[in-house]
Amino acid sequence: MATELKNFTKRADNYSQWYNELVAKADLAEQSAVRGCMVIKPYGYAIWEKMQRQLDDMFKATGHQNAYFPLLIPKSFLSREAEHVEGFAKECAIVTHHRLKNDPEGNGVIVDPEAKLEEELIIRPTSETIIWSTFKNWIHSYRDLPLLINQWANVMRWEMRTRMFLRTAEFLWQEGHTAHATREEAEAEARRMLEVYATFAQEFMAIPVIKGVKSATERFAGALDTYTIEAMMQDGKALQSGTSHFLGQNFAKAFDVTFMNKDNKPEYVWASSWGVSTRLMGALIMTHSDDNGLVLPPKLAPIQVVIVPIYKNNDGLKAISDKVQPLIEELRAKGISVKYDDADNRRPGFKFADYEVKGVPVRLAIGQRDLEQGTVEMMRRDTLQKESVAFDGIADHIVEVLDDIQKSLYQKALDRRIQRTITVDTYDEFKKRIEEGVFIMAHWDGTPETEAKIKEETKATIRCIPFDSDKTPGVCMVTGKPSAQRVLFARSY
RNA sequence: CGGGGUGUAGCACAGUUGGUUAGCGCGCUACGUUCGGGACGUAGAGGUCGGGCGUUCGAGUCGCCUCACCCCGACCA
Repeated sequence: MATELKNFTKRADNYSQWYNELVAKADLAEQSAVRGCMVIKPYGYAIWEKMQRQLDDMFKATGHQNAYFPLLIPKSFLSREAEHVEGFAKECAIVTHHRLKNDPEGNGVIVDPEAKLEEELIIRPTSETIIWSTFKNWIHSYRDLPLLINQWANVMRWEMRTRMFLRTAEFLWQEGHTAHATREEAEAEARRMLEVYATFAQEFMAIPVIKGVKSATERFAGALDTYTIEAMMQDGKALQSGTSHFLGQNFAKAFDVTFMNKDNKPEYVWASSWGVSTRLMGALIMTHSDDNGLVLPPKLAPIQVVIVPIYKNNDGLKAISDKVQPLIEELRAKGISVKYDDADNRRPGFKFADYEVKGVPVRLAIGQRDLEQGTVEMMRRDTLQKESVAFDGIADHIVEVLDDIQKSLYQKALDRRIQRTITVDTYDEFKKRIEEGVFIMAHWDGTPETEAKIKEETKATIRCIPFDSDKTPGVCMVTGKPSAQRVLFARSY
């Protein structure tokens, strides 16, 4: 197993093979019997749960509340907002009937034609419409605003081509939907939540991201502005890792959601929505993993420290267990999740390799030799470096090492991105360099036509117009027309 | 929907110009020896060769049809 995995190198041409192999070996997920859908296995789900919990805390800290809305959306709701339906119509699963019956010809069951729904129901591809039809009932006065709601849910988009975590037909996510009295407040909300996502990505996932605004063509269907965080994967492709949208009054108008302002005049409310999904799991895998398997940032690792005893018989095991028990308690008291793997049915070498594939940040191995010398062998997953350290006082050392792994994973990813982000001034050079798997900062005239031409000819798209970057004006590399600032181009997932 | 590829045990595969009872490795089960980097020995279980039709004395192998999956495109907040 180890050798099979080690044979994969992350060259761009077999990157997806490497990725699929890793998802399987690390026991994260597998393909389900249902087209384009994925089974998230317990270990993969444990990581998602940690992400969920952290994000949820951050949403609560910014004043949001959780709620839940229906899975099924009446077809008429979706058609209320013209651009929105346009954007999602091509990838919807539709419920048309409500009953099955025995096949008169004996082939199991068939759809009962008598049970056709008067109005078809759409399995939600996103919940703006069902939520805004509800917000109409919840919002009457400026005193009801702002309304800050989040939902943890599954959604379904009938994608033509799927990839584990990155694009599956059904996926888990959270979607925030907010209503505000003013345009400024709604825009600020969208920006604020983008900051929350960026903080989460950088501090917890150890993934550096570029914050910015999408070009008109890449905008969410029905939004006035879409903000994004873009991350670079190890093959140099970009992954859109979270988005927030300023929706203006589009949905308020479509669903007739108004409030009485302080002057007793009705006004349409202003909206934002924002979401991150299990796609973040894909980002996590593709950012840090190496040829030995997954590498998890300590803050999201379900198991942060694994202790593997090395022994010959029951007495030997007992001596080790007695020795490490206080350490386990001490670490747990510090809030560190520890697994003591004394399972008798796997040998130490197997366990070492297995926890490596699963990305456990720190491994301790302790055997007879260590008991005699008062030491323990410690290995950190990110560098694979082993050291023999004194057993006494090791808990504090572990805390430091976990912290150091968290930081250095981020630094490594950041260094890679900086090193592979280039500035280009001519279209010829752009075409050449984009093949290397890089982020390119270049001038663009701001038109969808030029953007489309570049996409057509190079497969690169504008990932975003970054907030925090050089704002020096220039001329478009394709047309020579004026450009306000450089924008970020890359090929993407 | 186009272009390419693959379907043989849980997984990954071999199977010669068609030939008898379909094989290897990993995994699995039992017992024993082991245990500081994915242990070893012995014994064992596990197959309508994706499905259908055809050619033939005889089909995993040849032909036609069909289904499923993978990769590359088209598509994708």
